[in-house]
Amino acid sequence: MKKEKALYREFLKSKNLKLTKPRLIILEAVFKNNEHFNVDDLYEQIKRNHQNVSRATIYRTIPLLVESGLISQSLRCESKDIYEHTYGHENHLHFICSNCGKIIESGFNEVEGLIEQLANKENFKIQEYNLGARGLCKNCRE
Amino acid sequence: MKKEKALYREFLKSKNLKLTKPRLIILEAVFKNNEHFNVDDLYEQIKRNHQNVSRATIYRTIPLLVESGLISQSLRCESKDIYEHTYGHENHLHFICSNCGKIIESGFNEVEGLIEQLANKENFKIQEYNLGARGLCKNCRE
DNA sequence: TTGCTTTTGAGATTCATTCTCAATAAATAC
DNA sequence: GTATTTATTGAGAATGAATCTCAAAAGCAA
Repeated sequence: MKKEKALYREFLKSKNLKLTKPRLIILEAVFKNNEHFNVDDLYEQIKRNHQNVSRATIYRTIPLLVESGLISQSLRCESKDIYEHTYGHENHLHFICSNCGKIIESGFNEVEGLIEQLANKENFKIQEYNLGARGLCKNCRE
Repeated sequence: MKKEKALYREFLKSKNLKLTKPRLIILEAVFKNNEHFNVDDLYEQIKRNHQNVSRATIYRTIPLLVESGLISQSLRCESKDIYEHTYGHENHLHFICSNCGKIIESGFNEVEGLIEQLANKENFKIQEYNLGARGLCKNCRE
């Protein structure tokens, strides 16, 4: 959380943006959450903590967090955008259970190299991976 | 297009649904389109062809096409759901240019095996892949 | 045909996200 | 410190894709 904050501050400064109180509250909520969250999760968490930030500000702040590399958009669930921590987390792929909605994370290393090769073939510079598959999890297979 | 239609008819019958005129018009529009399309694309294409189907019906029909395996949801672009042909198309992964929106398709075979292994490790049964990466295409790299 | 079920079109509704704009806060100049 | 300028915020309005409603139309069986 220390490093995240430093990085954020750095990023904002480089963009001539200010590390205001709402932006700080949002940062803290993001990293107090477990890895996957959506805007409502943040909003509720902040309220639960007796703080207050408007939804508008959350919506405005998320792109900053994404651009700074701290989080990234990962999936959609129930027609809401879902984000996840990026900083300090290995890339990974998602297996999403189409029955119960469970998200399973799985390794990535081996896959990454391959995909990079494919990208190179197309002269494409990857900024952000988006790898997953839908299907049935262990429990729902029966 | 022959096979697609047969498959569709088959599927509808198995669900006790009827192959009505609007449903047929939509099927034709879907497969006259090139691979990626959204609801508006279909709607416009149908109108251009001097036919008429309401947006509501398109929205209602797409899930049927997905369930039948003829198409699948692939990406979102400009906050619209995008679909793609599945039937008769190899699985592939998408490189999406975050600058110009271009979609590049790339091979898959080698990746598929790896990912399947990872899924097996989790006892997860894959139904549908969703593999891609955002970044900059050849033209936008400069 | 008649009666019954499914499907459709049109418009209303929902709901996540974005936008607007007046009020506030931060930063800088004086 | 105060005044001035600029960036940011909150509240609610607006947007727009997707879904829902319901009366009318189409399909189907007998």
